[in-house]
Amino acid sequence: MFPRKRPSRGPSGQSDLTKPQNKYSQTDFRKSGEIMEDSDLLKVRLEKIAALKTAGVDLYPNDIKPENTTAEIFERFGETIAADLAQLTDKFSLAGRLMAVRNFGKAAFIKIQDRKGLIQCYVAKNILSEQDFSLFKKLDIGDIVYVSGGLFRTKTDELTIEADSIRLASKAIHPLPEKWHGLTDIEIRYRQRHLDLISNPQVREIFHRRSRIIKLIREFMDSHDFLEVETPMMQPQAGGAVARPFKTHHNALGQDFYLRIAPELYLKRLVTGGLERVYEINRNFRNEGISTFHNPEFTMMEFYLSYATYTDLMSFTEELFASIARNIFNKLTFTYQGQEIDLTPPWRRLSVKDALLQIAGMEPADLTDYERAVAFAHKAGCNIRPADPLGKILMAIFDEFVEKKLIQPTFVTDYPIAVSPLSRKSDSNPDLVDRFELYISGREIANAFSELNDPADQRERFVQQLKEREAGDDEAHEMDEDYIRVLEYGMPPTAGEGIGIDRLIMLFTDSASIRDVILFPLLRTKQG
RNA sequence: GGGCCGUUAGCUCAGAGGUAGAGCAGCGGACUUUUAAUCCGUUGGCCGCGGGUUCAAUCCCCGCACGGCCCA
Repeated sequence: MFPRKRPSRGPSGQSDLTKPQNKYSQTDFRKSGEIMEDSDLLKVRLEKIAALKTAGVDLYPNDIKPENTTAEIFERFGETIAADLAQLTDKFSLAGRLMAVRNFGKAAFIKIQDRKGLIQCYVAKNILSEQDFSLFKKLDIGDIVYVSGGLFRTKTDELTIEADSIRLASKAIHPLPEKWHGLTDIEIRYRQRHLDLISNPQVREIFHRRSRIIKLIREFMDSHDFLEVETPMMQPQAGGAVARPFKTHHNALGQDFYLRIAPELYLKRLVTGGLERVYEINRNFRNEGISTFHNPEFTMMEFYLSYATYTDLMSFTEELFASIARNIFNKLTFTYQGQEIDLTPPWRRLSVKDALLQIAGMEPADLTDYERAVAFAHKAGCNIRPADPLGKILMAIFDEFVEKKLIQPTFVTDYPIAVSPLSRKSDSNPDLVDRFELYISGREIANAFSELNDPADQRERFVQQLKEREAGDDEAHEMDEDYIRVLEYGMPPTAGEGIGIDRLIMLFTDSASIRDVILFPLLRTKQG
């Protein structure tokens, strides 16, 4: 829209000036500094603005001080009957976006939307000053306005402000989306989130709830004596998870860095440093595809609890989720995308082995015989590499068959060591680790394990990862000597967990796409 | 990365190989208790972009861009 494209060139390569100029071409060359726009709607607005300026109206004043909000007014007077309101002499003032105008010539009903909601105001010629009323007549839907006045109830019993003054607080140049259908074009909603927030109240509600849930999580962690910390997003080596990183460059240092794929290794340094209970709620970046469940930058909470095991974290997690559900829904059941989810503890616990036998339909021999497992995976169309170890093959089958079946909250346990380079080896079976992943509604939402704090074992795991990297797995973990050295100072026995915050918010807001719970999801930049 | 679908007025959507339609918004007019206010009149379109087929393409074909869903 801004500014208009030059006329296209003909095959001769010359600017095609012989054809009749289109009727907009004059507007292409308006002097710089003015808004260049083709639409007649815009032209009308710009003319109105000129008229307001001539009339001495400040389009962008800096002294607007509303003393009330819509929510406050409804809280105090939402139940007050008309007769009692008539006795009330209190005055109120608020500011917000002009969302609707129902005009009767010498009076009008308008709707003003502030951060809390929407309220009706009555604007009448015999109440307002002449100056204010003529200003009102020039306002557009979409302008930010300030009104003050008392309260009354209309014939239809709607709580309404009777405006005794009205001011322009900020002028809108562009028209708003349609009042009834709102804005539904998904691309515009994500790219111009301000319009989405203005015209779709349920979108505001989602982000209010998101903020509330994150506050609840912080309160929960703080009440368990955790320390909230922030660790580097720019890391010389991207560790702590199995994923491809984004790369960036620091000019002054002349060095490449990676955007973190997880805060894990840094948080465990803090645990080694004696902080014992730490958590971080922040962004991670993974250079992978985009889908309804994946945004390249996403929010995760990671926390580490010393002198605890992964089984301790199961009940901890149950408690955390239950406390959120109680706060949001007042109960432990809710509907997600048409499915009833029940968070009542204790949740199902299912080993990977049992899941593969019971849900994927594998035979016991398939779980231990490499060739049989590979054959099963191929038959199922799983995406595996020739050099993949047995553990990886099994998890590929798990992803294919089991994940989507785990609707009610389920702790999947006993993960193969091959896919868990940072987890403590199980005391009962050296091929497995002390780890769980939490699945709800068919999706991984948390991942936890007893942390590997034996530096020698950690070194072996990294060496194994390097082999897989050489075999073509570019997501395999890199050797991190620095981190091993940290462990050599002695890290207390600790359990750690990561919870995907965006996915958790999806659950608690019944959102189908992760982009509906992220204000500005990553989109390809539009060309031209 | 692959498959399918979408892109028409500021917004929400119809449409059809032959001069582009509605509702809302806008503009002009009437109207002092409306609730998507109503009534009369009216402006507004490179039909995503680039090729091709055709007497004629917004429509059919090919490519591209962006988005959505599914798959990897």
